[in-house]
Amino acid sequence: MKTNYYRTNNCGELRISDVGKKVVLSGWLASIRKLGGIVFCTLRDQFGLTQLLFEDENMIKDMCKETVVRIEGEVVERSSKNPNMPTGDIEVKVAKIDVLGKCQPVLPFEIANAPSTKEELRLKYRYLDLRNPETQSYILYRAKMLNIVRNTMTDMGFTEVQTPILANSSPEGARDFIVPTVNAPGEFFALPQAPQQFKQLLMVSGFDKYFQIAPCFRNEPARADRTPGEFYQIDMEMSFATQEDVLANCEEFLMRIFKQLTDREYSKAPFKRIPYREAMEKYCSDKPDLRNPLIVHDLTKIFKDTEFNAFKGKTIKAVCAHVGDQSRKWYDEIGKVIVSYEGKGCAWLKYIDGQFNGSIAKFLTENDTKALIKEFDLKGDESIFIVADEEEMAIKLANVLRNTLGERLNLIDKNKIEIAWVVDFPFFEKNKETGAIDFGHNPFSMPQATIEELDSKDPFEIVAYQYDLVINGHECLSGAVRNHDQDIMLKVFNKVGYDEEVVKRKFGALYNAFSYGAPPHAGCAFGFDSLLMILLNKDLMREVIAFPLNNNARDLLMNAPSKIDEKTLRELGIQLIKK
RNA sequence: GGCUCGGUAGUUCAGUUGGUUAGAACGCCAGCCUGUCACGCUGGAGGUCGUGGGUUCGAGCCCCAUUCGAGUCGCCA
Repeated sequence: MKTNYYRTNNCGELRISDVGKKVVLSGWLASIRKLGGIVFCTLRDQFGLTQLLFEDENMIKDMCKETVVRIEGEVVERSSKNPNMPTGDIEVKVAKIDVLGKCQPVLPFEIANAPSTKEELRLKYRYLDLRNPETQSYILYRAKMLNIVRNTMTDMGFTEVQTPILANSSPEGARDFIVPTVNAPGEFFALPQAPQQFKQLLMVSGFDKYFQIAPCFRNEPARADRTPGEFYQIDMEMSFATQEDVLANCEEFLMRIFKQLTDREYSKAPFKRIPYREAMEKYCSDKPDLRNPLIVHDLTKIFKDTEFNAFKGKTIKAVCAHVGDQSRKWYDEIGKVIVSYEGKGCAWLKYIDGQFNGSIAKFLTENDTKALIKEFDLKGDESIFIVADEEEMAIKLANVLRNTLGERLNLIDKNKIEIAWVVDFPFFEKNKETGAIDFGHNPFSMPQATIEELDSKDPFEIVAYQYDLVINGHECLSGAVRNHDQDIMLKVFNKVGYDEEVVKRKFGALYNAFSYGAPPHAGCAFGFDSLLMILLNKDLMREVIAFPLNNNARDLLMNAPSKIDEKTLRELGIQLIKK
């Protein structure tokens, strides 16, 4: 640390070898312990805690906790050391103390208890919340990760390019944040949901490998694992690259950053690859938590001719698990979870001593019993949980069931980081209402089909060069080989009923650019905040963001969003509608 | 927009069937205390029970409305 007027050392670095030194420290008074005559304080800064010794109580007479002070003193060896503190062998005998920043005696909450304080209050006084070393450590870790990501990407030959924040509304996906401008009253910028079109244009420009730690904006509400408003992606794109190249680059990148960022156990590259269809079959999810060993079984065939009304004509999914001794109430609780996801309920069977007990045991025929034993390879002491519904709902409920059982039976090792690719997403999907062909996920990804096959094949069998990376059940990356071929692009848009005019109108710049020689290219984007959450083993994304918005997308500290005055509105040509 | 849970001292919470003066811990203030480290001990202050109505002899508790917060569904390729 560079010595200046305020300090010769920080609060985390003095050791027994420094005894005898005259030092100057500055920081916050974290605790004050008056023993009668002498006083012990701990002084805190970003780097740690150092104990101060005052031999005269009057020296800190009118100071309370969280006052910012500068002290001069001498490092001395403690007569009673504290092995729990890095600086616990020494203390600083204070000769002089100056107040640099006064503090009110009663804080909205105690700094030491910040993590257990109501979130509303923490966010309103986020600057106090962040004084807590634990809270602060997440932001420091974030800074470290930012740095490692930049260095690693650069080292791997990627060029960092900044793309516009004031951009154009994108016709697909989430709602945009709209930005008015005095330069064009009545017209609007939109904040980018992702730099998708810009990075593809960079490929057309001849940049070989691009990356950016890109701010992205989506005008959508929050979830525990999704902040409202803004978030960051590690966005990347490569020219002359196939899916294999992107996957290999991502694997190398992740291995390099994980090595530097965590000591926990994580999947090593190459990661398991799960085709989308297989993921939906085995886990009923395109982002399965692979720490959970449970597998979903389809029992629709087994119960094809059942007389049990709740199963008749339904898609039936089931999960089998060792439950151990649990009360009837425990089983009912699982049903309640299913109901909370708008399911009808959850049937259950317990197989013990060669026979089934449980909520639907009396409806089982002899054939059902045999088929179930075979399907699950039952040995005894297993429980089967069954949901039945229309196909889409049954799949959703089976996923809930798998997650709920995994959680409640403690089958998930929270310390592990399980990584897998989900690949081969369907290119088209059936529109729920009309049954017509619709784009599956991303209309700009390349179908795994030639232009001829696009006509000859069953469209719902065609998959895309599109891939997600799933870590512990979070979708942490999404990417694709892009469609850079105008003919194929027109063809796929034709399949869903759009002509060239629509393509030009919606994606004019990109479509036009592809007529001037576009290289084959592919890429992806990592969710930076999601990765960070996983590395820190946190469930709440707000924890890893310095100044997060709350659940309702409001900034409680700065009180944003807020009203603006008439004059500004007039300049922008905006008239507010009274609701 | 729907559903679930919640709002009681500065903070975290308890509060029985609706019944006397609404409690605890931490924090704060005062006093005592020369080796504490979440110091300890003694005493004290601190409350419009989110807000507005209602039921009742009587409401923190029951009912209605409203507001704020968290979670979740819809939504987010």
